[in-house]
Amino acid sequence: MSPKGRQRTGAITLREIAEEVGVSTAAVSKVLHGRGGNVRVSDATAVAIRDAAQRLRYTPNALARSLRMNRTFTVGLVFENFGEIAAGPLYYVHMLDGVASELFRNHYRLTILSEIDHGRAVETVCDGRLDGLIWCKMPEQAEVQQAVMSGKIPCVALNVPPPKESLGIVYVSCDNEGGSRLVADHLVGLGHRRIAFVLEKGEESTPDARARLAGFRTHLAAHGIDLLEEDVITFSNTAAEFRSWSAARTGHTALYAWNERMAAEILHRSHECGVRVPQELSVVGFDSTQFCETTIPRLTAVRQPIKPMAQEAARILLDLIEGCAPSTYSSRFPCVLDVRDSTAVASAAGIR
Amino acid sequence: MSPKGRQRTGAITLREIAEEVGVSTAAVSKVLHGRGGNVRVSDATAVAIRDAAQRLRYTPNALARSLRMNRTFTVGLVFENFGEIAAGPLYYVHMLDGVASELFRNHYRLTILSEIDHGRAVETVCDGRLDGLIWCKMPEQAEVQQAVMSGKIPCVALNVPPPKESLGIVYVSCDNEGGSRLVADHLVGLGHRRIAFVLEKGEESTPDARARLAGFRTHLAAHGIDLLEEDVITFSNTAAEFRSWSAARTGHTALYAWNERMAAEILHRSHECGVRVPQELSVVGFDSTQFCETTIPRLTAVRQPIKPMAQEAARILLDLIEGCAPSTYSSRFPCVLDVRDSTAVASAAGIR
DNA sequence: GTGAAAGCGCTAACAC
DNA sequence: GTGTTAGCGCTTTCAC
Repeated sequence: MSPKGRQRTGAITLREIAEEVGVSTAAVSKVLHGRGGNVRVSDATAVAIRDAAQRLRYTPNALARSLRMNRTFTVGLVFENFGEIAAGPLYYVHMLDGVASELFRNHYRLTILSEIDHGRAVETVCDGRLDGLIWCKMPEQAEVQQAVMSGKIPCVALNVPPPKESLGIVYVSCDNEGGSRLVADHLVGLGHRRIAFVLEKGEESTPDARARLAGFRTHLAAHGIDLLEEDVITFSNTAAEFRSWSAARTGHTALYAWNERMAAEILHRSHECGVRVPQELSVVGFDSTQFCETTIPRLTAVRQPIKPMAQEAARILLDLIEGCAPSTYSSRFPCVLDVRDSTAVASAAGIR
Repeated sequence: MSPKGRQRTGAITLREIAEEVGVSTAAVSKVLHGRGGNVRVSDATAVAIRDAAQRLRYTPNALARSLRMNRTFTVGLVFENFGEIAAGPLYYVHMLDGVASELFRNHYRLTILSEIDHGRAVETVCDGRLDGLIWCKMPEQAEVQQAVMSGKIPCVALNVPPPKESLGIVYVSCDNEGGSRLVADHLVGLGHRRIAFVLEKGEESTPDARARLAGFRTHLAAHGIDLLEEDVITFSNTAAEFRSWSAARTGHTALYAWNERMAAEILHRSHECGVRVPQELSVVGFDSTQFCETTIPRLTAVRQPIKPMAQEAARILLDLIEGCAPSTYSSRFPCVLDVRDSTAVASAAGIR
């Protein structure tokens, strides 16, 4: 037969139960799965059916059912850096937790998709296996977003700026700009005037990085401080450049890193270089997770409520799948600042 | 029609392409998916078919194909604490990375299953949607394991001790005992004689915890040291009990925590209580991940190669799915000790 | 109350 | 070379 096919050999089907009991498959389906609108079955035969099913160890085939019903009770989650999550910020892990917990509570399954070839987005996503889709950091290109929507399955985008005109996708994101405002207020309030924003090589132009930087610039300006070209620096993911940067004594008294992991690396490098945090240098990160509690000093960071965001995304998606119109097509979560031990009153001259 | 069904409405099927071009569905299937053994198609019609498919925006239905072929190219991953991974050790994240990377490389999808009702293991797992299964910390009960195997899909168990008699499941695990030997040798080599092993409330009797403790006991004995009852302590997951424990001045000079997270909490508490690590107290953990680099002091810990283990598990599973017999039914990975800054020569009298 | 039959969209024999 | 046909295992309509 099928050369490699798994051969659910010997797997008992509805039909076999039906034959065993001497009824129709419709009756069996009705009894065992409650399906089949006006099929009626007497208690006696119902018992016989259930009995036979148990005896023969009947296992329903979900594929057949899904094909028939156009429903899989499975949701897809797309995000690009799968396979490398442990190396990145805990952000993705919290997201996963949020999505998974909400889905499982509702008896859905979660399937993870690796990077999607933008050219074949529809085929990949709308092939019948998924009831809906959550796409973290979905590409902003309209073609991709349109393609996905053309596949007719509901989609929620996580942490992508919503486009000008709605395509039917629901957007859930955090207020990056607002987060940066909190940082600006906090640092300026501590007397800092020369502050650098740290980008990460290869991630400089992600929507998140851009929004955080833009918000920071805007809100510093509100305090009468201009973010100069030399105030925006780009480190590789190990922050190896910190040593030479700090040796240059640029007069900065604080550093705002675009994400948690980068901030941690900077803490690490500071320690290595003998730069005392927060006495000589204040450090702030974006994404405040449990991880920030474990750094020394504990990291002051903007907290985006990623798990609740992910849960909300999943909840909206499930509503969409069940046919409810969403209450909103774009929900934005406010951030808060978790002030810990890596920030303090500005030193006189910055790093000495 | 179907009340809630997603209505892949308007979705183009093979048949419609066939009608459009005026050929059989078999021909279309052959051209578009390369299936259908001895079906032959002229170049001209092939072109016409491809053209029509593109024009009509044909999207194959994977469900139908899977039902027919008994093949989904999807692997299931089961582990219990999904939804709470961020709060636990990075272990699970590395595992996920390993499994995912290997699967994606081979164009498989990954679906995550939440806790499985042991009574319905077969239905959940062998319903046709999965080509194979990786089960992390699979329950040791023979009933569960047998049930799964009765479903006829290949299964690899991660970090469970293999049972006496094989059931066809492949077991991939790390050498917990060997890891504990490394710790014993290291600490004794540094002059420690009074060492406590720290369990975690609620996790005391997991196979991992038991194996690590047993191995530690054995290998300390090899050094002529007995692990006494008072040397095995159980903390809650925040290690809140550390304060009173250390105040009791039991004379211990080193602590070996059953996992990474617990060790980190102990570091944290030590700092709070003014106990200097490693000068007054050496601390070792199990599971050495990037996380251990970020604690202060950096944590000495046993590294189990979880990502490679997970990759190996996935690789074996894929082989099994493709029909290859596994080279082994039980592979065990050796651990290594990453010596960092949380261990040092034993102080004279332990915590003062 | 119950069964027969027609699909869901696809693949694989086999006939021509 | 190409078409016909018989399913995969399930649900649902409709006739009895």
